[in-house]
Amino acid sequence: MKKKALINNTPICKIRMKAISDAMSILSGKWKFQILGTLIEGNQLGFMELMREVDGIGTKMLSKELQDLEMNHLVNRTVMDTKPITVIYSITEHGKTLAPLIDALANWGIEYRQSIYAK
Amino acid sequence: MKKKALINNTPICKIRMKAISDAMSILSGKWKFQILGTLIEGNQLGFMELMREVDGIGTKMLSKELQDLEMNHLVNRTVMDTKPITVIYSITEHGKTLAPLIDALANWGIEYRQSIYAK
DNA sequence: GAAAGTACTTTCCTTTATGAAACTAACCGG
DNA sequence: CCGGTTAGTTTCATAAAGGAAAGTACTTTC
Repeated sequence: MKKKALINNTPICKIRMKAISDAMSILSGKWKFQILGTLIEGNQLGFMELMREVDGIGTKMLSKELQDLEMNHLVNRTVMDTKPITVIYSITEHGKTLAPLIDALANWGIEYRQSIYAK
Repeated sequence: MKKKALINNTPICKIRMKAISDAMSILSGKWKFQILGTLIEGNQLGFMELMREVDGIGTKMLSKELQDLEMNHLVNRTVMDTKPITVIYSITEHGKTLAPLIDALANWGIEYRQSIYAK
């Protein structure tokens, strides 16, 4: 016996929630936004350059995160035929669609920090 | 003996990177954006209502995440003096500043999903 | 007085994430 | 041949995140 056909179980917007969780499954982790943000700013960066830009990351994490991002077509990996073999990482066109999001995140972070010191 | 005063160790924007990491330290985890997104849509929600809206979350996680968000002044917690004690959660004014960010994230997630099925 | 609802907390356990350090491998300069 | 550079991988270990289930506490309803 059902109590009510419709309870106040309003799915405010399941599609939206699902989209958020989809996005975060790709962008989660401690370093993804920082790596993407760096690649959006400096378009062509080598592995060691990224290491220097992304403060505190280790080789294992950087390598793994770049693989994840490449798999999701957010980052391009190009092996250059140079003397001491170099690899160039860059954002894809698709990755660039994250630019406004990352800007918003960075700006929010800056404002948040200021609001703490302002008190 | 220094090789060069300045190597091509360009700190593209350390402040920006730090801001991203600040923001993520508050917003990281599997559920924060979903909870905030839900509270932005449905302004006044009880604990059990949130449970129904945020698909898959358990009591422990919801409770813990709400505490975190409250601590960071993104969510208000109000105990109502009702018969079977109810608690109402809502976003703070400060939490509302995340609305554009969460919208951007949700939209990106929707477009990402579409781009996969479009192929 | 038993069942059900609200709102959690606590315990125990598993899975993921992250990290430090060492190691491979190829090449160049001296 | 030694040391330095690039670009990683592998191993070992720990820390953080997440989840299932049960317990607490109070109240209303049947």
